[in-house]
Amino acid sequence: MGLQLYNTQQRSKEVFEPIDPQRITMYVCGPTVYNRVHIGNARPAVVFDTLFRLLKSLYPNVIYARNITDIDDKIIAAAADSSESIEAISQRFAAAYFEDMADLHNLTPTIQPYATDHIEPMISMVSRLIDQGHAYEAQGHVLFAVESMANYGRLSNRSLEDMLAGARVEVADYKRYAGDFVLWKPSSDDEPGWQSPWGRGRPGWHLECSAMIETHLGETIDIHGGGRDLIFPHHENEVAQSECAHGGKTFVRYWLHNGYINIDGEKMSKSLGNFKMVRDLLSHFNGETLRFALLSAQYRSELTFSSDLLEQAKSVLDGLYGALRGVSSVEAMNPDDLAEHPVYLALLDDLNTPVAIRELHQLARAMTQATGDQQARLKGQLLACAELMGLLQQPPEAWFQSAVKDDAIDPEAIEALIQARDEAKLAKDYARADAIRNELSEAGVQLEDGQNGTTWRRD
RNA sequence: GGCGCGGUGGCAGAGUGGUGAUGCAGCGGAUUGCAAAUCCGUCAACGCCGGUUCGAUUCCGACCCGCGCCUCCA
Repeated sequence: MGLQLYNTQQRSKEVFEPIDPQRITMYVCGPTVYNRVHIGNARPAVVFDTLFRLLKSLYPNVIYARNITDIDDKIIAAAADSSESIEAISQRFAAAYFEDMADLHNLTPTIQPYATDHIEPMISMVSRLIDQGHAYEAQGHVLFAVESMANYGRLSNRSLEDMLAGARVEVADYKRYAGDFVLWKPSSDDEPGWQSPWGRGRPGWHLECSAMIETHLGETIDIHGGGRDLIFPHHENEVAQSECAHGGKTFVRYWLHNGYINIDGEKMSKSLGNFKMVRDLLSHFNGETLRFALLSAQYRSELTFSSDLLEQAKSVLDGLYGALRGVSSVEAMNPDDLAEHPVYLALLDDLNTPVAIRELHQLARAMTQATGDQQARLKGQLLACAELMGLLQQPPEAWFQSAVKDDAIDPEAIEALIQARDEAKLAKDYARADAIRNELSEAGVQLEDGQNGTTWRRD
């Protein structure tokens, strides 16, 4: 069975057929770097990282681009509110983003282009759009004329009339048509800007992605991903810019959009202020727990985020790592073919991660019950399958013993107390032994007496 | 107003025209100095009302409820 993906454009699942099997192209919208990202920003990163891993297992050459938007009015505003320059702010938060994404066990994308490195192609694209009658200049702005495009609104499934009927934003007087959007806008002297045929200015929001895709991936790409809230206007406008600049040539073959993360039944968003920063969550839960929580629902579903969800994610990973710890002396046998494996089949079906996780449980159980070569084989399968989702890749002891909090008791102290408890147990002084165990428990360390002595793990 | 998504056991979350995933939590047992971990077993769900059908959680229709987009947003 091949890969099937739900295409927002068609509103149905389709078999994935690449333009060129030797060169798969995927673009995912990255962050605007004016502050730390929240867990809602992390969802597409984790989801499309999983797709990247899956694609790499299917094709020899996968190019995954995820951009950094380092020019935007929000960054300008953030700089105005602080003593930092725009460049310093965007560099600092881009670095923070890379750090957060790495902590969530995401692979580094093949390309991470910056908007400000692509001003030339942006200006070129705007010029072409003007030349072809799809854009016009007005009061220092260049606007895209949505009426010049027959299919405008196709991706988001809405007509121009419908859009304007519900419009809640005032229409600028320089627009010929209320739905026209900005390609290029003028910069005042204290705002960042670049020289252009239309004066000193800066790009509109959507232009960068079109220009970076054109530069790095080509006029038509296989997959474009992002959060559902980008369908309109961002992706709709990207389609408009790119297809009109390329003579109507298809821009994206498969549009993929992940669902929202909810808090208390409402969408998590910056405007509602109900967001959880990845960095703050990482001070209570490790990155793999966050990743698992994000993958515990199918990517198109809404995901209700709560401490309960994270506690459950941690419990599940404790269980799976516990199974791996039980076979730590067994050398994993590399599987030669996973093509028909239930985990793989689940992922091929539009990234059905809940089913894939179910199958990880089945694998873990079978592995625990097996012996000899079969156990080694199943261990290899479990590790390889989990790797497709970026899970279970650390040694079990690292999972159980790594400290999330800075003030955690250190391993030497733990070992010393374990030894003291062993001595108490030998002397049959169980009151003393239990007191030590309680002391460690209060320090967030649980003891487990096994056949080969006592092991420990953190809460 | 237009367009769209969803309501599954205490919780998370798949899926299916018939034998009703999976996990977490709970309960019972094995094990343990006692625990923990592990193993075995177990309980429990498809918003409401109609229709189609031998049979509906699944298909169709109405209704109720929740959520989202309609130019800040992952």
